[in-house]
Amino acid sequence: MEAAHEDGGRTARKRRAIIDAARTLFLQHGYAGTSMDDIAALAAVSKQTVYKHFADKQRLFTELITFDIAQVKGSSHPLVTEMPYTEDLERDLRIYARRHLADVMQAPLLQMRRILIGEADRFPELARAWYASGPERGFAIFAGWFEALDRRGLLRVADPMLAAQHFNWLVLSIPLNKAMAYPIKESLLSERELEFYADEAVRVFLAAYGA
Amino acid sequence: MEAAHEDGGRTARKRRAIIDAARTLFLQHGYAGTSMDDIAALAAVSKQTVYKHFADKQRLFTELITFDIAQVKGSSHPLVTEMPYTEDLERDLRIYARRHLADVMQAPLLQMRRILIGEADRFPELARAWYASGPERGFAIFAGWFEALDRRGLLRVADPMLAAQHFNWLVLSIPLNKAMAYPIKESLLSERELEFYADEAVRVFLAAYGA
Amino acid sequence: MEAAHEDGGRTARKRRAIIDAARTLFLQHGYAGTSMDDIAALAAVSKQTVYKHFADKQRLFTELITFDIAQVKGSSHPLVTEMPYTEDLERDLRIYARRHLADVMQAPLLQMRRILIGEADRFPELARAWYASGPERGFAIFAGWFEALDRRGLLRVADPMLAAQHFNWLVLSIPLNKAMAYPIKESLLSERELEFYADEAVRVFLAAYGA
Amino acid sequence: MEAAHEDGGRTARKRRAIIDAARTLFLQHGYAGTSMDDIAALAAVSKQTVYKHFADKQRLFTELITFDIAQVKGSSHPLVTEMPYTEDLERDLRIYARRHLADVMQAPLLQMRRILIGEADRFPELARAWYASGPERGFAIFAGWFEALDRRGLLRVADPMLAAQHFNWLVLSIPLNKAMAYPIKESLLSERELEFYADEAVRVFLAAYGA
DNA sequence: CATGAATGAGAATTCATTCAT
DNA sequence: TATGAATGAATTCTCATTCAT
Repeated sequence: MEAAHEDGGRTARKRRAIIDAARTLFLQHGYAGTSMDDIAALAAVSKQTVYKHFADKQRLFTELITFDIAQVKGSSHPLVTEMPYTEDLERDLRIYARRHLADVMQAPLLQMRRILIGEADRFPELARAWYASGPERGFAIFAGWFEALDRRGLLRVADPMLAAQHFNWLVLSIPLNKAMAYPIKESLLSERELEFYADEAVRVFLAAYGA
Repeated sequence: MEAAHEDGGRTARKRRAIIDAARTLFLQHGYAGTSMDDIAALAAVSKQTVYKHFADKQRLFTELITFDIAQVKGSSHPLVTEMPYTEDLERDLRIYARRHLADVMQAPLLQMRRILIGEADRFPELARAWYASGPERGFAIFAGWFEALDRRGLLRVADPMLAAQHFNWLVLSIPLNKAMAYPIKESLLSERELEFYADEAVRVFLAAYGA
Repeated sequence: MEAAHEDGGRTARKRRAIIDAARTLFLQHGYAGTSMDDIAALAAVSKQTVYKHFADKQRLFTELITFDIAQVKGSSHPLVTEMPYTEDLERDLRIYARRHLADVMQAPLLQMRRILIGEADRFPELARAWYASGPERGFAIFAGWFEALDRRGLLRVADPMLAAQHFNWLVLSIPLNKAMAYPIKESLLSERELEFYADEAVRVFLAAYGA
Repeated sequence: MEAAHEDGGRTARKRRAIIDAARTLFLQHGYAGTSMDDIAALAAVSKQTVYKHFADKQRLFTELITFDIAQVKGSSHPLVTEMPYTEDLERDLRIYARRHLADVMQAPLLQMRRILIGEADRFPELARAWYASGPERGFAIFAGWFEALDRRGLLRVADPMLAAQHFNWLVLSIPLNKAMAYPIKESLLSERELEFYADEAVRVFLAAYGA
């Protein structure tokens, strides 16, 4: 009934500060490498306040990741916006491939991917949820496209989900897998590299699935 | 002067026991989740002995991973053994693709991949070394093949390293990326799945790079 | 000047709510096992309000117990109501013995006894006050009876306080001491057990003190 | 195979020191009021050592109490030694009653009784075990006597267990129950009081159960 | 040399109590 | 006046590492 319960209330603001601090530290130092003290300090709140909002460290981590996943889901995924009603399929696929690669290769997402892979044994639900909300969601979108394009005779796609995954990983795998093993800073792509990997992926994809 | 310096000496045997215990625990519970006490206990040696062989925990981890990497390097990589002097390229590539996928999708390797990705920020050299000894080594081997096959007119490969990576990730990406986000047990492939992913990868690859 | 000073005022009502919550929790989880947060939450008031009414935790505990003791004292003790003007002494003593045993063996009283015994070192005044208001008060009442009955020739009681205590503990000891060591639920008496212990106590008592 | 494994070894000595320190502090300040730090300090060992011997605080408490109970059980209970082959039953019962009362009214046992009653909700097994090893064991011994004495015609005891409990509590209840509510120091009995309560108990008992 | 013990610190979590809004 | 936040310390437990026997 009070401002405190609205989105911008004091309470909500503190909660937000905690989440932001937690994200920063977890992504930077990992789950085990981050202490609740550090989080409270960075959020500029007392430890008590952290514990009033999040029952324990695991829950804080879980809620943080879940929150971020929900953000992504809530936002209209860039890829969803338009389906390629295309006259030049190759050009259009290149555009989407580049955009997709750029989306995925952002530093925070790379760090999140790392931490979730690293903690997948301890937080299996989280890793699963992330995979469902990220990669698998992309597959489904791609599969929808390719099915439509197949109906329009622009592609020959017998198994849309398979084609979707081939497309996805052709675009992402080379830089993404390297990024998993190298410091983030060395992994960010130049415009040139980005275009290169995207375009080559499209080339291979169309060779296999082009009409 | 002593048996201790030989391969099977008491000292070497203990060192081996420690490494084995450490591997088991690190892979299972992660770096932070494994204590030196646990390792000593599982190796059935005193903590003192652990510290005599490995100056500290980081070094133990590093040496363990380095050792395992060296093992892999030392062993003739399965893929290296023969170069496909082939009359039926597709059949041969399928064979290699299946073998490669089976090699990579072993539980211990998946766990190692996870832990190295998770700790890449804390152990950048290790992650790098692993990537060089694993994936990049595979790329180089594939690239060598494809270059040769191109010279023999069996493939058309302008950029062998690119083709090698495309091939590699076409084969591995779908199950491997899923395995990173799911419990290991749910990630092991049946014979059928393995063949499916390998064969489909070869199909796409040949569509793009076949002569 | 305000309703707050009356018995049913808002303030008094809150005070009552706090006391009730505190009793529930202290009896259930002990003194150390109960937090001021829990009490405030169960009473549905803010912690500030708790601290306005009770300076600190010790005082809250003390006042609660004191309050409950006063309640008991204020109420006409069941035993006081009538003095056995008796024609059948054994029958009358049985009645009182049964009533007494039933009074004492109520779950909340057993829990209170436990907690006061457990905290007797930390709250000696409380334990003393409870003992004075409960057991010792009973002794005095019994002693009064027995003295009168002795004067009437119905009993032979040289030391009324001693006889009173013998009577009291003959009635209570067996089930009460067991209840102190067993979960409350297993300690509640059936009608049959209650009558048995009461009647046997009366039998022994009369054998020793009967005229 | 080493002295360390014998009773007087270093390890055993430390374990003993920890138990002794724990007993002292638990009995004095209660379970919640005693910290593991305090115990380690009083035992003059490191906290580590405490935790290596006892997995956690609960277990330390449990093992301590269990150990003490076992001590009592192991020792030939004073009462067991001789069965009263008596020519003067009253005199003999007085002797045993006095001895029993003196046994029970020792300061450490009173404190232990208190703490076990106070923690009975949190450690039900312990309270039960203590009750079985202490009071109930006494009942059984007394019951055995009385049964034999009944057979010899020296008592008339229809229900030996009931008589045993009547005897037990007639002897103990008055000072023991008071001791539960008062500081230990005020509860220790003078020789005179001890004899008084014991003798009066025997008097009542014999009035009810004498042949 | 190898075992138990010690060190010294740090982490998670909880609590009683007080401040500020 | 009442609520959330803050304080500041305590507690349980763990760990990596080193000493002493």
